[in-house]
Amino acid sequence: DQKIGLFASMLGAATPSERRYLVRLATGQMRLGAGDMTLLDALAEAFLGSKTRRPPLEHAYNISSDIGLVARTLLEEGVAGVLAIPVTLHRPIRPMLTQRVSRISEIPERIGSSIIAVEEKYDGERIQAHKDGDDVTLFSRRLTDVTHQYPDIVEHVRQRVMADTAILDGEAVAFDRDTETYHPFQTLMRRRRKHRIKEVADEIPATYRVFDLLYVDGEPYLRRSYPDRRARLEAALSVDERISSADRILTGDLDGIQDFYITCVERGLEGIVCKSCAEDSFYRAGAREWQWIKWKSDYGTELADTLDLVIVGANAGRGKRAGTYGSVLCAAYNHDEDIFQTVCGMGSGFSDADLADLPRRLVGAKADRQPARVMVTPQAAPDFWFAPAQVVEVLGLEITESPVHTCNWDPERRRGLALRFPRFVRWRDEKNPEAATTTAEITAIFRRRREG
DNA sequence: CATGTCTGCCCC
DNA sequence: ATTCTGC
DNA sequence: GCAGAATGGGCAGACATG
Repeated sequence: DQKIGLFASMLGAATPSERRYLVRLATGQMRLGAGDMTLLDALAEAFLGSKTRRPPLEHAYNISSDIGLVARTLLEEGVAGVLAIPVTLHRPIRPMLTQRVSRISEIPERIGSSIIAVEEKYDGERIQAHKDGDDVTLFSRRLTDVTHQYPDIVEHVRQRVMADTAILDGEAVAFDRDTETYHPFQTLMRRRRKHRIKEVADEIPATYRVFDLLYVDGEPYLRRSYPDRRARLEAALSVDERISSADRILTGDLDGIQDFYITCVERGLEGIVCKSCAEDSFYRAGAREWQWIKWKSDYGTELADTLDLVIVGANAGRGKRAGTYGSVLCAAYNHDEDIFQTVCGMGSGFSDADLADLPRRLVGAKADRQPARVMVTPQAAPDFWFAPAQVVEVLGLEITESPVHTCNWDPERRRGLALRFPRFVRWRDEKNPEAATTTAEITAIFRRRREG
């Protein structure tokens, strides 16, 4: 009510045009895209005459993650001052990101190194740890301070990193000692909370799998080769069950990559990350380049589980999708009960032409209310309903348990199954809705992966 | 007070 | 996260 | 190829409802 009152008085005092922006601000509909890189361009343009002079600013930003610092330093000390901005403890470095390929055989072609390191890829949370004596700070992938979230990792870094100062890059995962398997990502996310952090940390201990070293004993390591950084990392880590370097192999060819990938998948991991071992395999803060290439099972469509799902609803598009649908609600066929149960929404993978065509394609199936044979939880209820008619091929990474989607719904646990990272592949116009993937098939896929 | 639903976002 | 598009 | 903007699942916690 306080919010409402305040907002009402603001709206009352505003001009019509201001009102529009106030509403957009409040509802998160602001569509002015100015990312960090655009701001750096603007800084270069304003103070150095041209945006071609962005690189030194960008470098300082990549190692400081503080665009305000870069701007202030540029104003007060010029480019020389910006160039002198050092890697600093408790100031996060923008994480190096991975490239992707659509065929695994592209990896050796693109990586530019005869020796390739292949690391396990974990389905957890990216964590950058800064150790400054006993003072440890943890940063998430988007560089927010998550130190309080992982008291266990803080303790491990404090005790088992054998260097006075260090910056580590790695992944927090939930590893189950008893079953020797990793918990799903969802389990780790239960630790993303405000209350009862300690209790849940005991219940779901985090393991820190470290794969890089960016700074040690007062020295930045960004411009050392990956093999050197890795060797120094291993020397600095006093490994135990809750902190260790990422498992990996070194190989020279595609077969080696494929073999290791298969063993990773068999062990329930998400995939692999291949890393160049070349002389110039530096840590490229903030960059997504070909020194690091990831491979997951859904990248090559042949290996992936593709589902044929029925469209039962759609949501209104926003922003550049205003005027068409932004996503569609997809369901599987429950043969036993002769109903359709939802598995995912889907708004990715459509070209602009596909999107523009969506209303025409769906108009014939439009329904006033939720069709009788469609089962949806309130949280998944769409803006528009459709009678089951259109069948679409959907690609996703994996099946997860879901409180939102009704596929194979368990009324006791109030949970169904959902598809993670769904995207549009193509229409299956030749299929009837009853020929869609069944909820039983999806359940079988889920069990096969969960139980090995 | 218990339960249902919605929102924000340290995540992927 | 994935994907598409304008530059 | 980059940068931006669409979109997904899902969690805890806030808020609404009865």
